[in-house]
Amino acid sequence: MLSEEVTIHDVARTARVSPSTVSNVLNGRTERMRPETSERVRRAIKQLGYAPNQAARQLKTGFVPVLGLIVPSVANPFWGAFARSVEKAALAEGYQVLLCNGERDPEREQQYAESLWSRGIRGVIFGSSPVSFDHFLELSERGLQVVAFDRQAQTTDQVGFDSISVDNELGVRLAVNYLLALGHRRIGFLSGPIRTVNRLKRLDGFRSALAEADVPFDEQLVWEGALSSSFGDIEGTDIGRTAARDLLSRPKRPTALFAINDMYAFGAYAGARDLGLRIPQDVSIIGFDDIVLAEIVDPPLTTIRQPLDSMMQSAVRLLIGRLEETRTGPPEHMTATPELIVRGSTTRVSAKDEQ
Amino acid sequence: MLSEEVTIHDVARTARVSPSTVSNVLNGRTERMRPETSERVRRAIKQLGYAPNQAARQLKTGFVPVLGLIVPSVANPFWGAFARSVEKAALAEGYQVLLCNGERDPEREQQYAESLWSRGIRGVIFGSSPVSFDHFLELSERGLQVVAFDRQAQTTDQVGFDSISVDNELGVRLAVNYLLALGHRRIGFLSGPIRTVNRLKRLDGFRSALAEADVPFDEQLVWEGALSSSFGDIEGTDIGRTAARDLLSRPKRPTALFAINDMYAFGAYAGARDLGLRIPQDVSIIGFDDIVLAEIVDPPLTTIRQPLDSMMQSAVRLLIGRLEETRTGPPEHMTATPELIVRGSTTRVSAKDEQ
DNA sequence: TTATTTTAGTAAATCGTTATACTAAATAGA
DNA sequence: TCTATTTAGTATAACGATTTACTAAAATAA
Repeated sequence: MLSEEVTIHDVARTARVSPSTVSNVLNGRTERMRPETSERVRRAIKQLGYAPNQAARQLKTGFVPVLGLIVPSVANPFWGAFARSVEKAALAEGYQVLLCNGERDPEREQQYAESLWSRGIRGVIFGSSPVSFDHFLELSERGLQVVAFDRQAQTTDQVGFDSISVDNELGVRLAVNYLLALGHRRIGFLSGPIRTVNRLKRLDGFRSALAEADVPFDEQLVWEGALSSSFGDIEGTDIGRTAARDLLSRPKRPTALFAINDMYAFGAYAGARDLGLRIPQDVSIIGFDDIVLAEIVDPPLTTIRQPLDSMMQSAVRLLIGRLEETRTGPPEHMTATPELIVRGSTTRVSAKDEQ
Repeated sequence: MLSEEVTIHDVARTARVSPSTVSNVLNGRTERMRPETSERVRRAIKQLGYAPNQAARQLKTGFVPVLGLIVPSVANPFWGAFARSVEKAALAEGYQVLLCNGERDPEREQQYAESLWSRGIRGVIFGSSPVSFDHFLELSERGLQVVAFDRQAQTTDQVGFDSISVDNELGVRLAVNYLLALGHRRIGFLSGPIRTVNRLKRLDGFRSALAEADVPFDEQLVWEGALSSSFGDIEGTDIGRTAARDLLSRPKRPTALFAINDMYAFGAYAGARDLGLRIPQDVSIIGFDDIVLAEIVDPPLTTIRQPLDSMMQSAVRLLIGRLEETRTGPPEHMTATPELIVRGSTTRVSAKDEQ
């Protein structure tokens, strides 16, 4: 069954040239030979079904056209779509993607990063936004390039890396302004633990949008989630459900909820329903991300869209620029513009709820 | 920035031994040396932060602990969860996973397979179930091992491969029997084009369950989807929506819909709502797969669960068995048992609808 | 005609690891 | 004491590609 592997020598023999010539054809140096020679080589390649051994090539050149991708888990629809965007962008640049589900576990992430490194992979897109990047310090010093998603570098970071995120503050302001325009005054902020820069920014946006409209900020309405924080595959929906149940059973319940991502928003749907509340008549809910399912759920979710495809295109190009050293200099942060997508989960505050 | 790579020679020099000895330590042949020697080597490895160059190792041994995974797109939540299961199982066996989003495009799939092959990857889990596997014929003859999901080998196949699937017929019978027990008699079968074995089996299950209950089978109620079949990332929801709208606007509309997967079922939710129908009061909907979101949507989806984690564990073990040649012999087909998960999207047929 | 340049290639070293076959030193056996 | 065996390693040749430096033959120039 296992026929022997076809090597460059076999091709050379068939085409009656030296392996060097085959290699030259393979690498586009055909100006060094007569057209008929390169044609002969190409025919031999096709005839034998030859494909270069990438390990050998990599060993010699030190280069692998593969990027690492570390996300919490592709079982989460957001990260699935994210991974797809990254792969699409990488492929367009001639790179493949090695997927790692880091589960937000720094140790796992580090093991993955080391494994990537020893595979010769020198660039990784980092999906989640951990508090610290210190577990990448050593590899980073060795030359690992990372582009972080939704985590701007901070002054306390020991590791320098590029990053990209949507304008989080703006995104939340878009959401809150819209809710305010619908007459909502008591708006819940539904989040997991706010320990990351992006979440902090979102909370900032929340506060400033309220402040500008002279609506008092009620700290009680900021739900920061369980500190236990076991992030599973369904990351979000549980938290969202619990949070919504909690916030919406307060004596003076909020008339609208801003959920920090769509999965939380779906959870909030379930939480609201648990209490017999209708969406959007009894409570408006707005999400963040605009995952595919936002359009499908009932009611379709009003949310803030992150333009993932274009963001990942930028991220991948930035990363490849670093790898190929066409881009140098200090870490950069790129910002994309979020967009409000109005669907059916939000409506004017009802008369009786109006204060 | 780019410090030179640490090689086995650096470790050898630091530990004052030969590279062979370092290699021996690396590969567990420590019985060939004094404990203090291996200890010295281990210290040097740690001190220098050495990790073996996998390309070199692979070139020498011909072995890579990586499996290929080809799915339509991880942006689809089902395939995201699927990929996660595969990765979990592979990791447990010491393998990593290289992810390929084939988009159900045979050409893309083939390119991916060739790329995997030239990376030295000799085993792939194949997620979707195309009509033909012939585009893998050449690689298969060379020794590529594939385990197909949800696609039993057929007599017309030129390529032999192992496969695993849930008992599709049983799954649908579970669903239909449950609907029958709730009094439904006009049940829609909502599917994309039925060109694959698994879908055929599901239709068989549908028919036989009806037959056993002496309920006439109405071909009009089998919706086979658009033949255009452009499978996008959201694969399913559109089709489900269109299908449900179509089936439910018939003069004598079905009182229940069986959707061939959960994404279609979600689409059907939307389609039913488009017509102002309530789920489950006006129409019961039942899905297949039990993806995470099935629990979250409103109403929570009654569905047939595929035990993905355990199935992928079997698939991965089977594949590795082939690769390591501990398992030989003709292609095998493994079958897992589906389970009915009752949630809120199904209810007794209403009095007025009862025939 | 002879010298020079161009054309069309090729030989050989190398990338970092592994594994086979070897060996020097230490120990055991007679 | 001398040989046989064990211990504790090591030298070296691959693995399959790439690439630099080389060369023979042909074409051009003087």
